[in-house]
Amino acid sequence: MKNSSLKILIVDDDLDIIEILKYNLKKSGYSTKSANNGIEAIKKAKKFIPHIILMDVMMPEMSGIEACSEIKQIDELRETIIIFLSARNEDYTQISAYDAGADDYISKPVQPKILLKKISNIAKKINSNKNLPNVIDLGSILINREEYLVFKNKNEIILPRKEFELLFLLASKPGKVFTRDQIMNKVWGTLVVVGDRTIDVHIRKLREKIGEKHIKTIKGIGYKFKS
Amino acid sequence: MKNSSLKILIVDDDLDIIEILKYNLKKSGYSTKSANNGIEAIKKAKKFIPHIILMDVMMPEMSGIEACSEIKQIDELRETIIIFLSARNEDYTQISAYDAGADDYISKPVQPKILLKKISNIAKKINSNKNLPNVIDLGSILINREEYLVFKNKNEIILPRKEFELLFLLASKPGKVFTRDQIMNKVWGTLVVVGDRTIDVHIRKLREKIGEKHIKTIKGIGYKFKS
DNA sequence: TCTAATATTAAATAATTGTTAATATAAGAT
DNA sequence: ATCTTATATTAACAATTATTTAATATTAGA
Repeated sequence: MKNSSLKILIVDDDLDIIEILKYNLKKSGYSTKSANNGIEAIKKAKKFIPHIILMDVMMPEMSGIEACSEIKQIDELRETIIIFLSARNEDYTQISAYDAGADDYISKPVQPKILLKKISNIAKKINSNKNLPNVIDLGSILINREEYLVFKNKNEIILPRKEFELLFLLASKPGKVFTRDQIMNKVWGTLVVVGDRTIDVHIRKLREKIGEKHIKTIKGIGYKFKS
Repeated sequence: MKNSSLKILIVDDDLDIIEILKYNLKKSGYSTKSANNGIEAIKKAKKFIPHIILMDVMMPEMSGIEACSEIKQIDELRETIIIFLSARNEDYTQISAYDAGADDYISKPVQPKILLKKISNIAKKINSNKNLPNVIDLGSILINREEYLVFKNKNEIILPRKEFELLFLLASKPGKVFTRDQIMNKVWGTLVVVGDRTIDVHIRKLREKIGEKHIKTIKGIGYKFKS
């Protein structure tokens, strides 16, 4: 999901504030719509189905808090993040906002940088919900960290822990040369001290199992993986 | 989940603040632990596996922001909500907190009512996330959490609690390897301390009852379920 | 060609898991 | 509450598997 597909509804009766927010959000690539009071907010939210609503509290017709309550009842909008932006800073107002289902409450004046950072974090979370599985797919070799499995041309190979970690490290950046020190630190950690030949032996076992050609020795430096 | 099982780690170098927060949180029924700096925070978080961490920014030894970065790298703590409580209010501090993975940033002085409201909202969300299905159907194995029953090819098997929980966990993601730590945390919880062979024995009993082939050992890592 | 680095193998050591039986604990029935 | 039975945990040891070492061979590059 690109930024531009993150939809944000801005709700405020002060048109200047809408303009400022819109400017900043568009500059960051978000797609925006706006409304001027609670009733309009509900109507537009139903159509727009925004990911985030930035809303003032005090507005004519219907307050932001009432609108928030209603919006959170609507099935398609239950997941929508509602952030209040308000000059009213008394704790009871904030609490009733949270009671109405608000996700955050920011006091005006809003610091745009912080608002944008919060929004980008929300964007990240929304995107990461499409969580990528922990797999490395290099054509003939497929490594699945979650299931701790390696497939070589569809054949399942079971590797002992160290061998697996070593392969996973090398295969995480095919072509990149990993020095012996790097391998030592990543696979064995900085605490254990083991001899120099240990890496070699594990490389040998790996080569036996996944094929000689995949791991290349760079003499004097280290090893690299070639798919 | 009762409030009392929502675990909160408080991190601050000011012991008075820890006391005040602890008092308020305990009164609301949460279970708390505390740490006085970032390093301690990481150590305690690993053991306690809190749902929420309330953390100061400026602390000796290691700042809250550094600690936050590290904590968010740890598998079991990735989902933990980290809320900063800080007197430092400059935008760049807030932004680096959010960059480090913070979920919220509250300026001191903290208004306890608002903090408690935020926490209760998080608690609500965590509880509602437990919408895992109550029935897992893997063909030959069918697990019904509601009735606490397991069927193996239509034959009813009655499992004791721990065995059931263990099977339910493994079967909730067939193929995924669960580490011993994960199993410990999910089935036994973070509070009890039981011996090293306890998991093995339960695995043995499960294998006896549902068949050897369904649970596979990944030596050095953990176990996984295969339907 | 010479040398240092890496490869190879087997054997030793270490680490992890499996198993059984004994004991403790908890839950349910009386 | 007490007793009874089912469940959970521990402990001791066995079995398995992984890792490292050590001895020696081979190789690549100066």
